[in-house]
Amino acid sequence: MRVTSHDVAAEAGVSQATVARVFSSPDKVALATQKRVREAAAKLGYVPNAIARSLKSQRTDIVGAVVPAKSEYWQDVLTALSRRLAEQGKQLLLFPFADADHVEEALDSVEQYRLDGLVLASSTIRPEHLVRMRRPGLRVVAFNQPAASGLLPLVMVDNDAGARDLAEHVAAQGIGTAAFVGTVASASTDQIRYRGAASALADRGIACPYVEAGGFSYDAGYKAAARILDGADRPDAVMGGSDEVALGLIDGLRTGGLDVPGDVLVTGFDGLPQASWAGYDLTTLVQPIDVLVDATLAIIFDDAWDAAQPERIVPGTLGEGKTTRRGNG
Amino acid sequence: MRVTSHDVAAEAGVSQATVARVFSSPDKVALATQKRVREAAAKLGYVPNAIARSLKSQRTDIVGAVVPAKSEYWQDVLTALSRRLAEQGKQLLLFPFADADHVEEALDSVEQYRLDGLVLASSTIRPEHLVRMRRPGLRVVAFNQPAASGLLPLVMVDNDAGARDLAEHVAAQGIGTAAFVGTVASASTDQIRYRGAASALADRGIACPYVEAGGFSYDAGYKAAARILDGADRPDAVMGGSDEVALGLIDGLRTGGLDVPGDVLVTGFDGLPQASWAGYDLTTLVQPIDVLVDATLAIIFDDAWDAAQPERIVPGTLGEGKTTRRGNG
DNA sequence: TGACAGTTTGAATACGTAGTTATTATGGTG
DNA sequence: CACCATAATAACTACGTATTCAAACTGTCA
Repeated sequence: MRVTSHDVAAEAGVSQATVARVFSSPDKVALATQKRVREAAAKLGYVPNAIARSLKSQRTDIVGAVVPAKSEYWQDVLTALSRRLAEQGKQLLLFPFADADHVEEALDSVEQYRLDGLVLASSTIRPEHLVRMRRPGLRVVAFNQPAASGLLPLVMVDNDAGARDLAEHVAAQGIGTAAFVGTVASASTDQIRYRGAASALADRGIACPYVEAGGFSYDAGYKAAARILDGADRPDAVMGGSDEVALGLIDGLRTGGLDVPGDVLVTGFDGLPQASWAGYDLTTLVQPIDVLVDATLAIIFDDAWDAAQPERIVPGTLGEGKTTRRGNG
Repeated sequence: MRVTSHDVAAEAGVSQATVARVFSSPDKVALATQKRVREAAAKLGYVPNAIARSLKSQRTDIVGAVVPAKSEYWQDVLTALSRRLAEQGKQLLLFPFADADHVEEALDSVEQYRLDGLVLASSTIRPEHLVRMRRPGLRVVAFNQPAASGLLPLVMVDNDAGARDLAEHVAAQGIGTAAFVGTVASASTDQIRYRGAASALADRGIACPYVEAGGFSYDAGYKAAARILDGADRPDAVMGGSDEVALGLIDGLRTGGLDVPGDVLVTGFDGLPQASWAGYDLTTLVQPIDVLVDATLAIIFDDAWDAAQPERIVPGTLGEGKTTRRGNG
């Protein structure tokens, strides 16, 4: 019982082609005809069929995103992405995956839809999967995924510089020892962030062992705090591999009887909304998500796509909260 | 340069129809033929075109969701929804809207795509917009949106019972006065939750004025806390209209020098992950999101859809945290 | 061998739109 | 009034698939 352009054409006494033109290139239709067609369309409740249009035009106006199902950070990114797409009359199709082992399934369904573009997120997607997505006709961009460098067009925050900034800021507070609590050691972002932080601290003679939280979540951070507390020599500062982990760390350390920042300084990475909640006010590296998203879409919708593999590395900003403010507890 | 079923057919020396059958109803193709076709497909890198399939089959395998762009609660719902859909080989298409005024735009684009189903979220969508979505061929379900009752199939948590449970729990701690800090007064969930809470408290002789936070966010709650602090008589308990608002309230009250729960008890509503973070450990009504999502999809994919307008009201669970535990501050 | 049921395959078509080409209407000019 | 340029519309086709219908092939049994 669907209404098609043919029905509207019959109702308005014109051809189907004219109806199509009214909705796609109205400037080519006489004003009087246009009015008649629009009235007929309104009367019948006609709405153009995007599926059919896509088949004909070879454009879906849909961008896909392959992202981890559970992650505060990625939800923020998706929000920004979908909003920006909506402004351009495009939509976002989600391909969430539960864990790294299920990425392949997500990618399988991606190929079926003829997307205008695809945003590949998560640092846990393996290189062989990345390469597989290099298919003619599909515009893929890796988002915040250092491992994709050289394999795919890439947009990411400057993880190395950000980690160094944080480390230097912490060092400037006058600490003697530090620790870096990463998310998952195999994640490429994790490695870069740790190396950046450790190297900057080493320059100042501060050792910074690596501790793996084993996940990207608050819980992982919370549990990692216990290990820090149990350790022989408690660090003066703990750098979290992500905000979510850092927030868990803070609560874990506080539960263990420590004062943050009185006893231990804590930093995060990402700039989540929750990080600036008054209960935490976490010092973190704020990612300019809107800038990253814009850069991503700019690459996808660039007329001169081709084999070029641009890499856009965007600087983050140090967001100084009270978790690194010594003294005023 | 796309590979079609015709190309595969030529390569394998069969007809296009046979190729199509191999990928949609393999049991109707001889095993030997199937093998030949699959090898040809693999060689050419053929992937069926979902757009063309949709046009023919009148099914997109895509479910849409119209949701507010910024909201912790809805992000949780979307996560659950997309995960469940993915399990069924279906996808989620996002139609986020920035604020209530932009709902109409989102709905416009919804109609273009011939979705298998549509989840209408947010209690701020106005009735006239809801009714507009009742179109033949589109299966719409309102999610946690009391105002849709009688207009659309509806799935929601039992807001009234939940609010009463929370109120009774708080009253049982022995309070003299209370206040309800709602999100946006015009939101239908807000109204029901307030009435439920106020009525349960009234039964015990406890007055409960309504305070509007003016938003659904942490910030709105944080700012509302200031108004509570400025008020003449400070309530013994504050009930937040949502977890996000409640978390803001807690931090706002604490910033104002009060102890939660020592001086003021606080409750939320929703059961966000953040609510159980150790830093807050908020007493709240936990919505069984998986149950709600399952119920929603069950309605959408029910073979006997039709004019029936089922309403599924699912009970929530009282999640008792330390924000209502007096004494052990 | 020939008829028959069952299985497997191919040709043709429809899904709803957009663009291409052909045709008709319009308007201005000599 | 004939003529041409231009605007407006119509007829037709392609996009890539799934399905219907008919044809061809298989093996069985009288």
